[in-house]
Amino acid sequence: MNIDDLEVQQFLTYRLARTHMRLNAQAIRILKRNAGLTLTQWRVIALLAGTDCKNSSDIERQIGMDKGQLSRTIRGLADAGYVKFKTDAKDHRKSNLKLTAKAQKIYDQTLPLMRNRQRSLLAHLDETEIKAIYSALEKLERAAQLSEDEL
Amino acid sequence: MNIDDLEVQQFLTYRLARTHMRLNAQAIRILKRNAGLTLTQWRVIALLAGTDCKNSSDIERQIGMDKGQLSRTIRGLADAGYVKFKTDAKDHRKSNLKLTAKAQKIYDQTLPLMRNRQRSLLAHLDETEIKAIYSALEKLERAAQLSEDEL
DNA sequence: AGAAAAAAGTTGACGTATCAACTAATTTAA
DNA sequence: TTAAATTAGTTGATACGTCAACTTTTTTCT
Repeated sequence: MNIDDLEVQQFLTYRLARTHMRLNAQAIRILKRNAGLTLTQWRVIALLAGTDCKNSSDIERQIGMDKGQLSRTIRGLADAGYVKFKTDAKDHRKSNLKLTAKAQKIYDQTLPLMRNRQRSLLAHLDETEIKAIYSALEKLERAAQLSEDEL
Repeated sequence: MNIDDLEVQQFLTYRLARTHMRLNAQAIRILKRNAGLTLTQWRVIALLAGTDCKNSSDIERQIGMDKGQLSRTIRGLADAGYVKFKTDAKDHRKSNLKLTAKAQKIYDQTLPLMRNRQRSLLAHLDETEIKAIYSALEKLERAAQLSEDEL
């Protein structure tokens, strides 16, 4: 592939941005319709339900989301009755988050939906493509951390 | 790959979102430092300079960007002296956009930078991965247009 | 020709992302 | 043990993305 002849719209980063945008919109549609949740809300719930993330910082580390936005998302979830928080007994800076039954229920309902979506999306790709895209994304993510000079 | 055992953070859409976020941040850093432009501004300039896009709708079609946001981005570019617009003689709804010398200069300076970045990023991937990721992104983009029921 | 539909572009509203400043609690280390 | 650094989380400012309503001009259709 010769980069010098590549049009800007064919830059990998650009194609990736575009695909991401479309996939995101799709996920948002599905969640809105089936759960009345935003994508960020769902992701936070999914992490609390499906991993050992217990508080804001765990989630931040896990998904690299901005902690300001996270704070607001969590407050929103709390206001909507999806999570409760209780200050950690040992470390008073932390507050341990707990999903309510309502959240657990909606998570149990939507997780299969989201898994099916993953399955359907991957069904469009062959084995090589799946392997390649996962490994490519990982490498790109690492390269994205480099500064301009290191690139 | 068995989706049922996959953790949410390993969903392809999720990995893609994360990689996109990081790459985006990197591009923003580079453009801010070297050109004082935002990524959207640069993309619009790049399309006007490097393709036959002449007006807002051409750009919209080319990159699938929201026309509201596009309108504001273009106004911003005009205010900053990067584009001039002149109502189309034949179709008075359209306004033909023209880059100023200032914009052309900054584009000529930054395009090599951006190309180099693409080159460096792709250098982390092997031939198979590059082919696979391009074709995978294309397929995913098409699949993203499907509704939940069609998936 | 004239009504209806479509296209170009603008604007407003609203939610989300990003960055930085800030408070309070906890760790580190002199 | 106490000052300095770090960590958890909140808040505010600002930019960006998304959606919908709206105006003006052009195209389509009968």
